[in-house]
Amino acid sequence: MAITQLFKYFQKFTPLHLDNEEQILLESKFIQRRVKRRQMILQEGFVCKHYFFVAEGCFRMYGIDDKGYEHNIQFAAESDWIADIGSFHSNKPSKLFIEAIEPSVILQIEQQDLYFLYNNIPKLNRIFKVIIENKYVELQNHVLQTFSSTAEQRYLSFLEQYSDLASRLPNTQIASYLGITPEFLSKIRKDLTKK
Amino acid sequence: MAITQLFKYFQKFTPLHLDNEEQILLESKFIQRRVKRRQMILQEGFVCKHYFFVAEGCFRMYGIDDKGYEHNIQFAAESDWIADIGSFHSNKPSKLFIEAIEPSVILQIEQQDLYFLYNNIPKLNRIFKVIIENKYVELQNHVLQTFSSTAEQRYLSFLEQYSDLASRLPNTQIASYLGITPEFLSKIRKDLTKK
DNA sequence: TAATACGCTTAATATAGTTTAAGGGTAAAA
DNA sequence: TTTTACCCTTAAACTATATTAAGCGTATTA
Repeated sequence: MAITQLFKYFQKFTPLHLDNEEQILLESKFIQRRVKRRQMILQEGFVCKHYFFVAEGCFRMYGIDDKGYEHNIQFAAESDWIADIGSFHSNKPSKLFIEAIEPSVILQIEQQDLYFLYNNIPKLNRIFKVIIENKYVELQNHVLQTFSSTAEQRYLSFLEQYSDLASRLPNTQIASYLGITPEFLSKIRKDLTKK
Repeated sequence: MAITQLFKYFQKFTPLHLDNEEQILLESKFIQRRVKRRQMILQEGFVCKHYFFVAEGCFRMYGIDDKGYEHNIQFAAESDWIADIGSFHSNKPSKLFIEAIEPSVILQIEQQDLYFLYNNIPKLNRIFKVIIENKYVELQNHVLQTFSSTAEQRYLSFLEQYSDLASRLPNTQIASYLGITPEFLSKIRKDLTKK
């Protein structure tokens, strides 16, 4: 069951263990859902109504530029969270898409329910503070990488830092995350084999 | 006094008002500090020991690439927070610099003291969760901007979104934030006057 | 007040990465 | 099983942006 995976995930946040009563409350607010490959769980123009916990599979979050090109800004695999936090809290339409790259299972929670949990299980505030801090650090590192090195160096760091993801993702998706075209990534890979 | 500014800032987080006792506790943990223009409050290689609340003035956070070029990733002016969150929580050396762009006044708090406050004023967890959510959204928008448009469009959006900052910052700093050279920003500005 | 550093601009040359187009291989769908 | 869609590659032409270098004005600092 996906919900036990979520409990295990929260258990990592020692010393903030959830008691039985709290777990039951949690379970009542999360809904489990199966998502097909390529299925969208968020589309541009819609408000992001849920926080998603990935129990199985893999997702990407991306935006589309004026020319119609997609730009990945985040991946999320097992035991990771994904949502357009800005849209979720402001209730404004999102500019982003979230799409399953693999057949997946998620646990989703609605805004009102999450707020209810924040009020009734105060330690969740701390847990989610840490979750978002980690997301922030990840994003900041990505920004630093983008600025501070060539596409080849960025590709190599990606392989290192996300070796598990790298082997699951098509190169097209990696290129989009690195901010380059698939063609150029292909060239980089060719040049690397020569070295 | 800078501390009253911090209280006012926290008051915005209704319905999470701090009572008198909590304010006294808060005040005892924050240290006020005057910072000169160009002075660093964080340098690469050092652990980020503090969270900084900017009461007056303006800061930039930047990294340096292999070629020695600086890349701004964040500005913080009055009533904003700045810190290398990753280094602060992990106690690992930072890869970043934080420097005053103007003569400034800050309130700083140490890691242990902040953790003490998190434990003794639980609602602070929620307040800082929201603070970091906002930081995350800002950074994500920056990433989206970077990917999704030409340097000229990014410059125009920056002027719109941060009109107050834009008038205070030298163009060199804006260029560094936009991920372009000062020379190229100069060209963009020239081209824009022609239109 | 003089000296220096800083910020802005211009322009010529250089390059990392894009665009377009075409072909081949393999997995999904019919 | 056949067809279609997707993914990866190659290469030539192209473009947005970097690099280098030089000059000018105005804040800082000595």
